[in-house]
Amino acid sequence: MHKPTEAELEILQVLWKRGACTVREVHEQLSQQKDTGYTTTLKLMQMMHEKGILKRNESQRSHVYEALWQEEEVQKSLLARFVETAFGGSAMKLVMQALGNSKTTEKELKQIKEMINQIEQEQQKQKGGE
Amino acid sequence: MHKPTEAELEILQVLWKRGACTVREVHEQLSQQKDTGYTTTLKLMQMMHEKGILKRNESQRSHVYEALWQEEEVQKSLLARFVETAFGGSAMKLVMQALGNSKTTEKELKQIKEMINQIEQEQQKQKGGE
DNA sequence: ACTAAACTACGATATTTTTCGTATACTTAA
DNA sequence: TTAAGTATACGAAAAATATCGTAGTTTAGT
Repeated sequence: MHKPTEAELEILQVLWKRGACTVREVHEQLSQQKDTGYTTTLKLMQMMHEKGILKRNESQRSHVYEALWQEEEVQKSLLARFVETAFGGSAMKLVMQALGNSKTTEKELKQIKEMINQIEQEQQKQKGGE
Repeated sequence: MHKPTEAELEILQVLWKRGACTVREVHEQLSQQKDTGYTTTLKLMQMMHEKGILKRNESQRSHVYEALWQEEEVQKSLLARFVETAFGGSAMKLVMQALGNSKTTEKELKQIKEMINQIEQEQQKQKGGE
């Protein structure tokens, strides 16, 4: 899979959140966050379609676009790259920073702890099996 | 602070890791990871100097460069942006994915748990004080 | 039927980022 | 003192991204 550009990622975000959309709908969203022209969004989405990032339904006059690249997959791939380039490969450092800088709720912290416990259990099992 | 480009970030990584370096030294490192010419690295570092990302000592014929932008600060700012663009603002999601995808050692997991405990304590205190 | 509004297609331009060739100067060793 | 090696400076090209104007179509309202 290829890395989406920043502009492409913004569009993907909208489509992930709202599901299939027309260019108009996506543009409506984007123009709330940044100053951009309709045809710019259009062109971007057309290019993304060409590249196979989006599929489109042309049965209506206003074509309807949908993300072909799935949210979690893209995130996973971007994250791997990001850990590498920004954190010199240390996922640990990244996690610590993320926890430190963001206001995470108690519930969320609990969830994370639970996840860690699970991972630890997996690792124990692994150990036993060796 | 401005966002460093990918190429700039690669150079910063080297300087963060090894401290002050000549262009030659940085290039030596980079050329191990990717195919690139010496003058490319030189030009990048000159531009970074102009931009105020690096400082340089010209007392030697081979100028010695050092990062002015500090590792943690840059990471913090990149991370904030990344959470926004790639994870729709959810640091929690990012942390979970990072933990899930990376092989973190037991010790590291413990450290993370400790950090979470600390954060929880802070939150408790906060609560009491209100 | 006519006009205004809304779409797509597409070429062209602008901007940003990366890459590199060449000129020139300094250093060292033979 | 000359040649080879290693530096910097710098302009310019290449590549990657992003932006937009314009033309031509379709749709909907009057």
